[in-house]
Amino acid sequence: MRLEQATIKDIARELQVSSSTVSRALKDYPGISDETKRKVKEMAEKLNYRPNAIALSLRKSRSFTIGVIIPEVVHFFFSTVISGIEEVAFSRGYNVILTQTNEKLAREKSSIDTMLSNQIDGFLVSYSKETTDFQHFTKLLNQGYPIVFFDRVPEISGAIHVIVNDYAGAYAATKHLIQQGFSRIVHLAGPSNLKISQERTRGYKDALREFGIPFLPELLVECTQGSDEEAHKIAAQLLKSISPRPDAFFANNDMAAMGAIQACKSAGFAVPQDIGVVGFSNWQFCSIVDPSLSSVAQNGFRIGSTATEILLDWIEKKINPDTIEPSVVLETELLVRKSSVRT
Amino acid sequence: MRLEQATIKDIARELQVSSSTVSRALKDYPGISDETKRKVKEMAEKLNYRPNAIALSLRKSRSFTIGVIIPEVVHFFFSTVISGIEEVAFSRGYNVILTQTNEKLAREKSSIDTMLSNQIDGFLVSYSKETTDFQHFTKLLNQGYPIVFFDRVPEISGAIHVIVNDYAGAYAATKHLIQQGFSRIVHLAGPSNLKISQERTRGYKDALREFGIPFLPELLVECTQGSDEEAHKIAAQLLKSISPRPDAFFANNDMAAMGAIQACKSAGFAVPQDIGVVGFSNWQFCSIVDPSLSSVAQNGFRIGSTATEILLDWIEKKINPDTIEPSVVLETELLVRKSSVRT
DNA sequence: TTTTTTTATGCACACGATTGCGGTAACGAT
DNA sequence: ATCGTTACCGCAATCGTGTGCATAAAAAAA
Repeated sequence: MRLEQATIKDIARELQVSSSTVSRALKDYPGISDETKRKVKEMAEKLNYRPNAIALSLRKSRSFTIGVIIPEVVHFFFSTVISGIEEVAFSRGYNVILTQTNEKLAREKSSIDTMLSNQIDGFLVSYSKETTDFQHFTKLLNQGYPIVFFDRVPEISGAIHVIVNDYAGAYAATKHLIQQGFSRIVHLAGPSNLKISQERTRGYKDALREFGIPFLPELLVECTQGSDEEAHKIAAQLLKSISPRPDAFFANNDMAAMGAIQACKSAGFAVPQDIGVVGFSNWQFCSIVDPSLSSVAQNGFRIGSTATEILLDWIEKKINPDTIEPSVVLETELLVRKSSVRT
Repeated sequence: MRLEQATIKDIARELQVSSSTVSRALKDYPGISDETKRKVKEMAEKLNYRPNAIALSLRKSRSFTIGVIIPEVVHFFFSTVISGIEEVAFSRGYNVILTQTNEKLAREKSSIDTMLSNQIDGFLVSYSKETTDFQHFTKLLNQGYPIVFFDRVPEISGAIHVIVNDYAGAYAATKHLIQQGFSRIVHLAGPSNLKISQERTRGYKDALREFGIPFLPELLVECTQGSDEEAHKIAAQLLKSISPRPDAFFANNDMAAMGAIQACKSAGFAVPQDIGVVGFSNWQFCSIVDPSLSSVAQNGFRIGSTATEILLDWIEKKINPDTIEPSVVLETELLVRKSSVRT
């Protein structure tokens, strides 16, 4: 049987005072004698008193807990974001409750529901691929519920976003490939309904235009899954069907980039001598694969931490969501490694 | 301003009945007329009533929330475990609150404290590297608090463990290397205070003995960090200082294995022709690197899901921790890829 | 000594939901 | 007319904490 936790009442009974006195003594309220404060604190120590956060939440209608809703945990990028979230939340005294939607809208909604009934103070959300209607978010926002979106952000008013500069990252990557002498650059794009994919594609196109390289529609392929197998297949196909053959790949994510590299090797091409490759996200393995993979780094930890800072400031009313800049854009950084540098 | 959530009292007021009646009607208690039940439910729907989980927790001293304490989120293995945990918890109606200790004992303790004050129903723990004293866990266990340990498990009574068969995995990996003709096999071991590291080392030694290969202490090196840089350095050092040179590496984790491979390449050796390498964990990148990395797979998702099932059964008193087998051992699987197969 | 001020503490209620116990009305049976 | 039964429902306490208000005791001022 579980040992009962000591409560304020227990302390009060032991000391023959009222529970209000104990409550005030513990919080160093004025109007309580130093003598009583001392005794109360001693007894609290002795009974190993721990305030009941649940009772507090009920009283204050605040839970000091924030809800995180993401598509999936097993994903390098998201796990770094979580890490950043957890770090800031912990240091500011908040709990983090986590749900993954597995890209399902239904689960997204149901998670929100249970979190709401748990009196969550605010949400950090990266929505699922299935989500195209944002009513369940706008309703909450209109009620004044704090929600900060990151990475995948909806175009609705009242929301605050934390994103990375996908456009600039893609632009830099493409420009880099061009400057390395590659000109028939394939873009393995992400799902076109996500804004991040659109932005990356835009950066790719703009870089081409800037350097006077014609944009060829057949070199822009959408990888809906983003897996290495999918990219492998697509890249292999492109390499043999298009003539003259592509000489570089700029992938929407690192997994896809790795698939493309494999396809190149199987087809007998050397990376980076024959074909240059750049990925996106800068996953852990980028530096340890051979050839090491050039990639656009998006600092997941910083995305998580700044999103959380903003959310908590909002919750604690240190900022007013209506007056601050609704989008925080973090810079990306192109990390040039071997896969894209001609020797 | 946040719109107030409708409460039972609101429904009661609207319908001119008592809140007890509303409560009972919503839960289909006997002794409430069908007529009232209907009206109450309609009104609940209309007011968009959502039960206040916090109030419920306070009343029942149960929160339907479990706490997860892990060393770090940004780790392929742990993220898969989290995924398994979250999946089961969600399907059984529990919330998951997450903390990472960053391998710090102090943080482990403080996390436990805040979770306790949040009336957590039970814990899932993989403790930090700093943790050598388990008082903070035994105290809770003695109070009847449910804790299920996974991956890193302490040797204390009353605890339930979910682990993988590290010994068998390490044995299989070593045996495989031997059968491929490698005989001077280095083991890049993990921190020796963790049982998992000890088990893996034991499997390594036993396999050597089994096949009549003498165990050489200089081929057993502890990698405390487990990073690729560390392993790189150590492997490079070994390759030039030991004669005859090592011809294989069995690493405690995949990162270290990759570090070893890099060291081999830099030193002018080919993997797997000159030197064979096997890792542990089967991280995502194993199949996409070149050469693809042989590794011992430990199914993180299953570890997470079974640990959670057990914990919830314990919480709901479907099982008695004193009578069931205290250790659940999941099997590992050696995935042979190119890095260890001589051609 | 009386009045005022200060100091220290307790009472009672609130937060939202649950539940044991008791009450009331209606109805039938005696 | 009285009693018993049944069907419905409300009162009030409870979980642990915080807080406005009242109050008692002590100290200070008059």
